[in-house]
This record gives sequence, C-alpha cells and structure tokens, in this order.
Amino acid sequence: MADIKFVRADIGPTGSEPSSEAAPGHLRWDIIELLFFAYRDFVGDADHVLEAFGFGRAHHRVMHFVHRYPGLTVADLLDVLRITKQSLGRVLKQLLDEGYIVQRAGDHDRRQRLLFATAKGEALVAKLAGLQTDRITRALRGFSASDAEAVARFLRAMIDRDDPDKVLEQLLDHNHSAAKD
Amino acid sequence: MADIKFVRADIGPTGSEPSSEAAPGHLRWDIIELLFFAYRDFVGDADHVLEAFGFGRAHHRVMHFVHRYPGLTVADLLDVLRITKQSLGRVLKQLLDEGYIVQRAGDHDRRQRLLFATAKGEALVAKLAGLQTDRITRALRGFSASDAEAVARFLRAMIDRDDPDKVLEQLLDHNHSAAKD
DNA sequence: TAGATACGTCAACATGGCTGACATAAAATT
DNA sequence: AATTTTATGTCAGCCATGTTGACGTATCTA
Repeated sequence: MADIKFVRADIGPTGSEPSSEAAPGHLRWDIIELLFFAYRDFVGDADHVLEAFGFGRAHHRVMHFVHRYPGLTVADLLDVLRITKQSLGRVLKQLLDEGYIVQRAGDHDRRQRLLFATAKGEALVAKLAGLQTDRITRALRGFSASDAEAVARFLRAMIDRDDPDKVLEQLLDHNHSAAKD
Repeated sequence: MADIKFVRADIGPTGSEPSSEAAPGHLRWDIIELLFFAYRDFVGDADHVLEAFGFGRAHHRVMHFVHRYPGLTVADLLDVLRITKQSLGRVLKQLLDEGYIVQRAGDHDRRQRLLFATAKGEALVAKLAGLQTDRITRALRGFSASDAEAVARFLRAMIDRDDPDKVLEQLLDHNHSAAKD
C-alpha cells in the first residue's frame, strides 16, 4: 500500500477568470464529485448483468426507452439518446436480431418503425431496473416524504429545459404530480 | 414532425423474476430516468469547453482529481477512475506534455510519481467546475437548508461503501460535516 | 542479493461515438 | 402525375477510450 498522505485542495482558480459562477470562488466540488461517484456506481449495477448478455450500456439505454415508451419511433429514440442513426443502427440491429425488440410500421405513416420490447426484452429491462431500484430504495431509506421529494426536484432542475425531446417532456410533466410515489 | 402518440408503460416484468427488488413491482423509473437526463446534461456542460481544448471526458476526470487531491499517485488515480494504467497513460501523457500537470518523485518512495496541476491545469478545471457549479446552484435555488442537505445525503448513499479508494474515503468523511456549505 | 512494487510502454483489439455517401419506400408538395 | 422531402437502413472509415498481455526499469523490501 502506498502511504502517502495527500491533502484536499481548496485553492481557487489561478490563471483565468471562470466565466460565470453564481457565487465566485464557491465551487460545488462536493456535489460535483458526489454526482460522479453516485452515477458511476449506479450504472455499474447494470454493467455486470449486461456483460453476461453480451451487451453494453448502449443496448441498455435503447432497451430502457423502448420498454418505457412503447411505439417509440427511431427518430424519437435518436432525439432522446442524442446519437447518430448509424450508432443507433448497430445496437438496434442486434436487439432486433436477438429478439429483444420488434418493430411495426406506423399506423398513419408507414415509413416509421414503431419499436416495442418483447417479453424477453422486458425481462432484461426489469432485471436491470430492479438492481438500480434497489440502490435507490436503499439510498432513500429513512428519508421523509419531503426529503425524497427534494431529491426528485433537484434532479429535475438539473435537466436542460430548452429543446426538450418528447420523452423528456413526458417525464418532466409526469413527475410534477407523481414524484412522491 | 412526427405526430405519433406513444404512451408510458407502467407494466411490470413479464418473464423472469427480477432478483431482489425492495418493493416488488415498484421500480423507480422516475429516479432512474431523472438520473440519466440530469447526468447527461451535467457532463454536457463540460464537453463543449473540452472540445475547444482538444480534450475529452477522460482528460477532465484526470485533471479534476489531480487538482482536487494534489500529490495523488498514479496508483491512487487508477483506483479512483477504475481504468487500466494503459488507458490512463494515454491521456496523462498528453496532459503532461501540454503542461496541464507536472509530476514529482515521491518523498518517501521515489518510484511514485506524485501528480500536481499547473496553473494552466487549474484554470481549466476551474472553468469546467464553474459551469457545473452554475447548474447545481440553479438547481438548488430556493431549496431550504434541509432540502439541500437531503440531496447531498442521497448522493452519498448512492455510492458503494465496500472497498472505497482513498479519494472516496476522504470525500465521504468530509461531507459528513460540510455538506451544508 | 532476490523478489515485489510503481510506473511506463508496445501491440493488438472492442465498443460506441462520429462523418459522409447513398438507397429505398412512402409521404407531401407542386 | 411528377417532384421533392422525409424516415429509415446501410456501407465504409475514422476517433476516443476502454480492454488484455507482455515486457523493461527503477526502487523499495525482505
């Protein structure tokens, strides 16, 4: 084991002028690092399971949103994920070929491919969401209703509002009333 | 614009038994998705700036922890980032070559390379942290002290406790007392 | 002195982003 | 009816960043 003892630095910026901090010199190092570690472990839960299926995080994201928003079009999925159709194409093709997702031509517009999770796909998503839910539930254990509500309110407020895609719109709307349960 | 109307699915798992949910059938889709979008936009702030410097997220992570924990060794950095030394080597070499980081032999153990951010490096980190702090400060606007504390408590509780690296230990300790300010 | 450790590096490979180009079917417009 | 636009798929190749395995050197430890 290394036995060096490093110290936390709370020194301010040295050279340039940080563009527009709310409270100058008061950078939220605490929350910044907590977000990093919390998200790292949060997605880590799913990573192990995905590996066993031969999938990656990209597959998880696709499966998640297709499951949650049945009938999602490819274009809408591209909006949510903010990747190119070539990148999406690769993982989507695998999920289709292996029977985790099926597609159907749109009712009004037959060019569209509406995406649906199969039972197999839903089982995978539920397994992954179960792990992540466990972590969230543990983290919220002992929280009062108003504390838990504050957490959801914080996360909502962290999200960009300009140019929300359709999925995001629904999420933000829905959460207004249903954050507590 | 596509005018399809997809609906949110609140159906449960179909095939297999999700391993160990706390409250069966009660998956926290809301928090799961909020975390996804919040983190996406949170790291997105930095991405634009980094691009202008010819750097990526990997460089940001290295710069951040070197700045925050001056004298960090390579081994400790590997622990925090959970990547291989080969992956780290690539980005670290660039940051050293371009003068964002300097290294010094360890005092007690001269095999170690203690890492330090230069003024140039600190300026970059401060710029990026400024953007992310802006977002956090906006998100916490109007929060009571106890609400803000609940957010930090939630994030801390989301982090794995088993086998914490040295950086994480310090963060969790420090936050006990200093989460409010 | 022998072995373990901290670090650096070479080579090869995988994943998942990206751009650019092009094809097809179906809708929309003229 | 002819044309153009849109939704999707796909080929080819590049880049960033992760991986494994092997090996070398300096330095610390037993």
